[in-house]
Amino acid sequence: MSRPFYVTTPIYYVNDVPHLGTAYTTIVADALRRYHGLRGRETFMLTGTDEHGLKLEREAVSRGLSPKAFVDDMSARFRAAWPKMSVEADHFIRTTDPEHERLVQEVWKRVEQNGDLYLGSYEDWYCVGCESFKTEKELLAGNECPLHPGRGAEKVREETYFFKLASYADRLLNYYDAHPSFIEPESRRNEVISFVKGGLHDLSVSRASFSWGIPVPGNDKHVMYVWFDALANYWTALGGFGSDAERKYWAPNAEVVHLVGKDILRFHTVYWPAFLMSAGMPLPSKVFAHGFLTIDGQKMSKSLRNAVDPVRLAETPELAGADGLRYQLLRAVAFGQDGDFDHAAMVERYNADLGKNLGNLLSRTLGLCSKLTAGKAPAFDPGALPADIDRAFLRDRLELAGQVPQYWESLAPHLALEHTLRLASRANKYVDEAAPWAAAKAGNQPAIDAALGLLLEALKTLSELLWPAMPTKANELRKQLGLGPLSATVGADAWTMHNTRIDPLPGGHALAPSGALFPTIDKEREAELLSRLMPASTAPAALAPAAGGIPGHPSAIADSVAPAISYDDFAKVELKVGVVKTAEKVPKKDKLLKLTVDVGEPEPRTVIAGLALTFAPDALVGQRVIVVANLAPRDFGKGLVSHGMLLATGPSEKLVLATAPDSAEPGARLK
RNA sequence: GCCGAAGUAGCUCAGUUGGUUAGAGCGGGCGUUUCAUACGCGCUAGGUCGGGGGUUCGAAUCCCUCCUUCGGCACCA
Repeated sequence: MSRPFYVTTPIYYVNDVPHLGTAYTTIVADALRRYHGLRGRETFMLTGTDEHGLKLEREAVSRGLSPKAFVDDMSARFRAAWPKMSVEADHFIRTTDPEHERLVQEVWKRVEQNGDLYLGSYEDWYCVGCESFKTEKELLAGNECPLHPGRGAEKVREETYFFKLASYADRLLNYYDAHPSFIEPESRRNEVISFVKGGLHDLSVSRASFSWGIPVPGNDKHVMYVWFDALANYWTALGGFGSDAERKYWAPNAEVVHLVGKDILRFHTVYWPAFLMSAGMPLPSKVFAHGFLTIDGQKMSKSLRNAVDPVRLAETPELAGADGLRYQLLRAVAFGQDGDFDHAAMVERYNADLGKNLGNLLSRTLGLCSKLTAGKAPAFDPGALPADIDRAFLRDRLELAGQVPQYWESLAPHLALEHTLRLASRANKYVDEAAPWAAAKAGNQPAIDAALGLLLEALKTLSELLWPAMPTKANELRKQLGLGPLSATVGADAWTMHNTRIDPLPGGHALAPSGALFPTIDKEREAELLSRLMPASTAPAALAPAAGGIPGHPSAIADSVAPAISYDDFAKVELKVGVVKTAEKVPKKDKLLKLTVDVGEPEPRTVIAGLALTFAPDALVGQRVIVVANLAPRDFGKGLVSHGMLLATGPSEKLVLATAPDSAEPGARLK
């Protein structure tokens, strides 16, 4: 009996909406589910939404909603989006599901019983955007998180439960070593190994300062750190200890594959396995990190993300709707690497692969049948083909179809589809070689029957090979062949014989041609389509501030509210106007500049600032800047000591410096 | 700066036990067929295999070095 196959997507954080990136992961997961299902395996696909955390609590409050009402609305958008892309998950989990909350607590208790939790206190910076603590070294000047510029990280001191992650370093490394395919691609595996070898710290896994989360068992003041809650979804979704699904899919003989973006690899390959080890539960078989997509060559900024709506693409019938989107994503991007979603290339690929190659093969084959075999499948004997070209085609057909499974098995859908389309291409060549129309003039009926019989069989095979990627179109193809739709049947492998022998349509089988499967798109319609689908002018629009995001989704930045401080607290900070006198790059430090700044004192001060990614040293000389003058000196080693800090905002490579007007004298105090 | 990956035809890439004229798909160009969605088929790309040096009878493929790109880590008072 084959191994049960369980595939997951990340659960998506509901502060965002479904976009091309999340659609990509989810579509790949669905295609894998379909492939393995078609091979007769028991399959289970999971997706869902991540709905806890301080950020969501605040987002809800700022909109006058309860957290639950807010996440209900946002989660529904995800749930509604996937079926439009022909994604049929077996379960859609929400971290606010009562069952999930209950089962996470069970996992927590196991970890606790294993002695891996202890109560401590934590004082550090917390970035609401990341839902994680930051060391001071991770923050930009102004205590800004590099990933969420514009909103200060918050100083947090609170009681917290720690998970003894540090003690798991060796066990994790041993596990990676013993399971080389646990983390893929290999370069990601190396990254994780070097990260763990660098040493692990115990992990804060609870919060006591807000309440939108799962209560810690036995201590209601705490809610679980969002990652403990979120990662556990992969297991809780199956129904808990001893449930049928859990015994089938979270078992040593099951194949469990987590698809993740490379940005959350660490959580899935370090924290999650450590939690599971602690709880005495089996680990997943594989964590596969895919890359990020660019859109028409541009990084997927939030505004660009919102401009390219996967649901709209899936509802574009000219490009085969959901199937067209799926094909483009699965075929164009080497899974595991970064890829580009190029609208023009999508149309080109649609025309070339689907229209001219595959679709046309169907048209010409059915056309020949209606003319030469009365619209029915001919009877012929595959074991006694009349000509060399027929036997050569049969041999290639067996070989090509036989190559496809290995690529699906190894998580390489782009290669699986490449080889699938190669069969269509080979069949087109065979039509020309066999030239049934010429055989008809010569009155050679056996040649006609063999050729058309082989071609119909190839099309039938293609429908099966394509179904994981394009279920709707594959079934339409089958309908034209007079065949019923495919569906996965446990225990019945639809592909078993593809590489050894063929199973032709029976002689006399009625065909049902019904027009072009993939109508090609001519130049004018292509231009119209692209202007409709592509985000309005990438360049100028991108310069416009992305403030506000899409309607109804106020940007997180605008809603960030730090706790109030007293005037006395503020007065402790001495802000002064300074003039940059000199600036030079600090050798071997990418971000650091060594500045001397006149703050009205006899000697200019030395300030080390992380500005080098944005500013050339010369560009800063003469600038009137705002200096935090009474910050404790900081030693960078090698004689570099910083006596102050410059105020700035933005990500490291796009900083905006806080400056003062020329009328402000160096040394003037700001208040 | 440290660690890792990569730099091959216009584009996306394949190509490591070193060995004949360096490959595929797409796009482009030329030719051709007519069953077909003006679609197919055939031919065609003359690319310093990032630069330089070395080992070898012989290197895209091994060694050294440099450059560039992309990740991860460090650096941001």
